[in-house]
Amino acid sequence: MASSVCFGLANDAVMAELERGGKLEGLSKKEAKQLAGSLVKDRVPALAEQIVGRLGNAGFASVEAANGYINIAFDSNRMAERLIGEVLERGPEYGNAPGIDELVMIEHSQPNTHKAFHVGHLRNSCLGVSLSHIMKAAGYRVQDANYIGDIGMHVIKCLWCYQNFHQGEEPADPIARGRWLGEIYAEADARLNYRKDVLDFLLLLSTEDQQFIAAIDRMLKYLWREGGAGDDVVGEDIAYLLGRVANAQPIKDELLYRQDVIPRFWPIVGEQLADAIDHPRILPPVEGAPEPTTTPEERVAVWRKLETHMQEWWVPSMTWRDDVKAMFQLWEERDPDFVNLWEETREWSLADFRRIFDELGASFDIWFFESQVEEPGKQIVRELLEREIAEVSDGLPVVKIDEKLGLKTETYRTLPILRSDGTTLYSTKDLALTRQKFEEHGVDRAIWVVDVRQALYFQQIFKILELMGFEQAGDAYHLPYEMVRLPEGVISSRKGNVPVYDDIRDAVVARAREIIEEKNPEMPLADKERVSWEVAIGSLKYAMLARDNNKMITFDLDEALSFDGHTAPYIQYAHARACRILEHAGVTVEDLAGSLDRFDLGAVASEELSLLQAIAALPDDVRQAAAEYRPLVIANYVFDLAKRFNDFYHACPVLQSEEPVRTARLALVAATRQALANGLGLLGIAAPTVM
RNA sequence: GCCCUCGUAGCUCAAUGGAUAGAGCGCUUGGCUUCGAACCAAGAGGUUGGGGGUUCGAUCCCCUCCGAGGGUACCA
Repeated sequence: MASSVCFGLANDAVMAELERGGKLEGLSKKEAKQLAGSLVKDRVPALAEQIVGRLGNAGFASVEAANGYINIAFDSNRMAERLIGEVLERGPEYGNAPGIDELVMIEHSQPNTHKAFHVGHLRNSCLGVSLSHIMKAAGYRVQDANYIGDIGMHVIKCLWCYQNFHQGEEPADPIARGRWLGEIYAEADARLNYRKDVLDFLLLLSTEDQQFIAAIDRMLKYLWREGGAGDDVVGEDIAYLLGRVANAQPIKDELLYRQDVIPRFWPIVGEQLADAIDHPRILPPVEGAPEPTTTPEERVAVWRKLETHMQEWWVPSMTWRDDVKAMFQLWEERDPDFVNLWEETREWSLADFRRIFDELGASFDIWFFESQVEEPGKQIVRELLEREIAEVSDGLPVVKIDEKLGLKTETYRTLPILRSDGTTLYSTKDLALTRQKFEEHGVDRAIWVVDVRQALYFQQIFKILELMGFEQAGDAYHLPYEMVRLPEGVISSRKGNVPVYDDIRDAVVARAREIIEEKNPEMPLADKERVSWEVAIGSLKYAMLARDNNKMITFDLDEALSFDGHTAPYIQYAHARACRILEHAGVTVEDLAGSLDRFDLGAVASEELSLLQAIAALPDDVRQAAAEYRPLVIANYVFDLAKRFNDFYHACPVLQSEEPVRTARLALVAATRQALANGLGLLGIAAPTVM
């Protein structure tokens, strides 16, 4: 234990002396401080010495001054005896705080049905699961809530794509259907964005590819000769394209007379792009033109990707967005056939999610579904309109929050609470759900584990409820966390680079299995299966938790596959080693607890002291982690503890040492094992006894 | 424009007002006949983005500038 009070005392003493001596007269405040500052530095060590001299040992094992600090040491053996006694007695409860009569609901994991569960969802679930354990350890009563996005535009898009292009193609294996549905959604997204992608690409070419601009005139003349000569309508379209590209302006597809102009233009664009690579020409730089953001090779790659669907998609895609909107109306009318389809496919995704949550150790007391809060949400909108908190602006109900609060600077802005066609938004549903949490579930505090991009949104929701006079809005907290990225950039279904959870898990489990095969080939088969799973999932979880909430995580599969260093397996390994030592000794925890009245480590080694201090820190760290909603505190704790344990067993032989040290060290090992298991448990990570 | 977050060793990250700013990865060197080497030891590596302020004391709090990312009315 160290104390830094000397600095403050020295400062007071120096200032008092200076004043008494009249040395401060005529000096500005700043000069006085500087003078005092220079004297304080020299004074502190002497003062510390003085205090130590006066204090003597004062009942402590030792009291000494160092660098102006007073270091107080307890009798290590007595402290160790008490600490280890507490750990062994409380067992899995060690570290927990006394109960508090407060019910906290933690909403996390919110995946959307009809979409893939990916590495971004993984961070959310890991955070939610761990926070739930930590809050329980800190004494709160906790309810875990899930909130499934089972309706909304994404569902409609997916079902539209399924019904029009893939009906009857679903895999026979029921457990593969959720994932397959996710792929259908991705295709729906690609189809619905296809026109925009094509036109954006042409705009990109016309802004940064000098050769393309130079060739555009020639290309369009060729197009004219090939198919359009004598057709005035095509001629107009060609003139339009020429004008837009030459001036680097966006092309508007609705202004084209003939929808097949783009598909006919497309192969010529491809030839031109290929030609630009084969015969690069240096064109004079254009004044003020921005540096190209893409290489010719990248441009060809994009062209090829779009080319695969050009003939099939371009013309029909004209009406797709309207088709999707029409389908949304089927939902609004609760069209029986549509509802049947929705229920069936929804269940495919839910089956997938239940399996994944089971793998992740996420259990929920309550499952909320977006589809269930649409009606209560609409009711709240009506109420808000009646009470004139909301108003209709640009054809849809919104709440102008700043205006209602009388704020002059823009802070909460305006939130739409219903679409102009009467269909619900995320906000419609969250208003209802928030009220339900407090009123129907009687919680005292509600926490939302949702990514940071929705920070403003949640402030808006909570403020609107406050405007309604809903007092408990003050007990609603959004816990924001940063995104998961990939080494090559953001995760984006548009780019098709979404790492799906199942794939990552398979890779990591396989790697864990490989290492066990290598290190521990004689392990029984069932153990190999279980342990490789525990290590793999633990490793993934630790990577998600050992980073502060407000820091981006760059997910690198190669790193995830490495189990060395600052990882869960390092900590799990320390735990397994501790278990093995106890197993060799053939003693039970009860034996060791009973031996504590004769506890004697002899001369306590620095590694032992350091380990004891780490074990003792758990209750404080639990408090801090809960107060700050930061599992990172516990992730740091277990790593630090494992590290100190490694130091300990390399420096201090346990089984070979003489009594009474042997038994005392065994008790220390048992306490370490317990603290490691408890810490890992708070993170939702398994503590295998063998690896 | 306005608001939020981040900037620490080559890379990925800790440390939130106190002692000489710590780990991991990577690099160099050493340690398995020993309670399990998924480990340990040693070495190299820092003007904590720049500047100012508050404080006895600042990576941490405040101001400002630079750089990166995100949000900002009918996506969720």
